[in-house]
Amino acid sequence: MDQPAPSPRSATRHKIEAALLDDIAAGLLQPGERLDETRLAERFGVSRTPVREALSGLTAQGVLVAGEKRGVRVAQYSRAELGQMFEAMQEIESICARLASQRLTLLARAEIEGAQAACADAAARNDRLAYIKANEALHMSIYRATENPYIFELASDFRRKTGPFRAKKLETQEDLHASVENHIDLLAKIFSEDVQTAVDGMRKHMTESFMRVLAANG
Amino acid sequence: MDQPAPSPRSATRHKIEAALLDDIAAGLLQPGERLDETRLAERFGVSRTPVREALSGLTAQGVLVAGEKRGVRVAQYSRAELGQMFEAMQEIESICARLASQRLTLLARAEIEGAQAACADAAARNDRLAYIKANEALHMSIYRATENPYIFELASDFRRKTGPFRAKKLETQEDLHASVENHIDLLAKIFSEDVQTAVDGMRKHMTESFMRVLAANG
DNA sequence: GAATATCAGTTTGTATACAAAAGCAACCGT
DNA sequence: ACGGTTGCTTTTGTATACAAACTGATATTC
Repeated sequence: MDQPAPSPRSATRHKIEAALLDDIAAGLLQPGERLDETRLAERFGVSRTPVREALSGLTAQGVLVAGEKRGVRVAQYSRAELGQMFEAMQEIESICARLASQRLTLLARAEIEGAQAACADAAARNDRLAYIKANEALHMSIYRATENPYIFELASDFRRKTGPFRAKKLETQEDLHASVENHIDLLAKIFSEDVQTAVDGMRKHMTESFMRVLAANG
Repeated sequence: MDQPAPSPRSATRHKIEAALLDDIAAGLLQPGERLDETRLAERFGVSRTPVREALSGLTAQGVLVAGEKRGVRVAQYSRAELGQMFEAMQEIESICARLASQRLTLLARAEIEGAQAACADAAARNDRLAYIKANEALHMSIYRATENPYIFELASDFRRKTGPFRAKKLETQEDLHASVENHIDLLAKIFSEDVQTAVDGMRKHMTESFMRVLAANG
C-alpha cells in the first residue's frame, strides 16, 4: 500500500524488509535486539546476500542501528531521544498541516476524508490493526496534500521510525475512539480558512500523541 | 569531517561511496549518468559486492536513483523537482533558524561565528573550494545549534542532495563576497531577540539562494 | 514494409565459498 | 589468585560463480 511495488526489481530483499518491519511493529523483535544474518537467511530460506541488503536498507532508514560491537540491532531510544525525535516529527507534521491547509485540492480533501471515514469504521468495529493502518493512511493523505513529494517522504520516514512506539498507545477501544475524536478536531482545523489554526491544531495533536507515547513507553 | 569514521566497519564500501560523491560533486559524473557495477568494481580493484553496497547506500541517500530500466543513475532533477526540493529545504532550514535562535547556547554561537569567519577568510583569499567547505560548515553549525540531532540530520541530508546544484552558483569572487554579505545579514537575524525575524531571514536567504541556483542550472 | 517473435548478449540478483577480524574463553605465567 | 596472552569459534566482509531477467536486434511472416 505504501509502495505498490513500483519495480519488483528485487522481490526477496523487499519481502525481507517488510517482514522485519512487521516483526518490529508487532513487537516480536524488541528494541535493542540483535539480528543475525545467518539465522534470518535460513528463516527466509534465502542466502545471506539479500538479507544483508535488507538489513543495510533498514539501517539506512534508521529502523535498525549498527551495534557497538557486532551485528545490527533494532533501534531503541532513550526517553530523551524519543523526545527529540517527536520534536522533529512535530515540526515536520506542522509543515505538512500548513502546506496542506494552504493548498488543499478537492482530490486531497476527498482522500483525507475517505481515510478519516476508514478510521472511524475501524474504531467502531474495534479492529485495532485495521485502525492503525487506517490511521497511517490518514496521516499519509495529509502529507500527500502538501503536493511536495520530498516533504511527503520526510514525514513518512518519521512515521516509520516512530511506528513501534505509537502503536503501543492504542490498546483499548476507548483509545481508538479518543483518537478518532482528536482527528475530527484536527481535520476541522486543517480544513479551516486560517493557516495558523491548522498549524496550531497539528502541534496540539502531536503533543498529545507524544504524551500518550511517553506514558505507554516510559 | 562529516562522519569521522565512527566504526571503520567496512572500509571499502565507504571509500567507494566517498569517491563517488566526490566524482559527482566535481562534475565527473553528470546527473542522469548511468553507473555500471562491473566497471566500478574493476576501477576500484574490488569485487562487485562492496560496489553494490555502496550504490544501494547512495541510492538510499537519494544521491543516486534506480533507473527506469536498468542500473542506477546519478539523480537529476527537473526544474519543477528542484523547486519542490528547495521548498522542502527551505522549510527545514526555517525550522533550524527558529530553534537555533530560541536555544542558542554560547558554544553554538561561538561555533557559528567561527565558521562565519572561516567563510570570510576563504572569500578574501578567493579560494572557491575552501569557501564551499566553510559554507557547509557554517550551515551545519546552525543545524547543530538546534540541539536536535534528528533535525540536524534532516537538514544535512538535504544539503548533501542539493550540493551539486548549489556549487554551480559560486563561480566568481563577487559571488563569494555576495554570499558572505548574505550570511552576515542572516546571522544577525538569527542572533536577534525575535524568533520571527530569524525565520523570515532564513526564508529570504533560501529563496535568494534558490533563485541563483535556478539561474545557474536552468 | 511493418510488426511480432525469438535469440543473443548484457546486466543484475542470489548463492556459496573463502578469508579476516573480533569476541570469548581457557590456559599459563607470575 | 589475578592478569595477560594466545588460540578457537563465531560472525562479518569480500570474491566469485551461477542463473534469471531484461534490452536490443534481427529475422520471418503477414
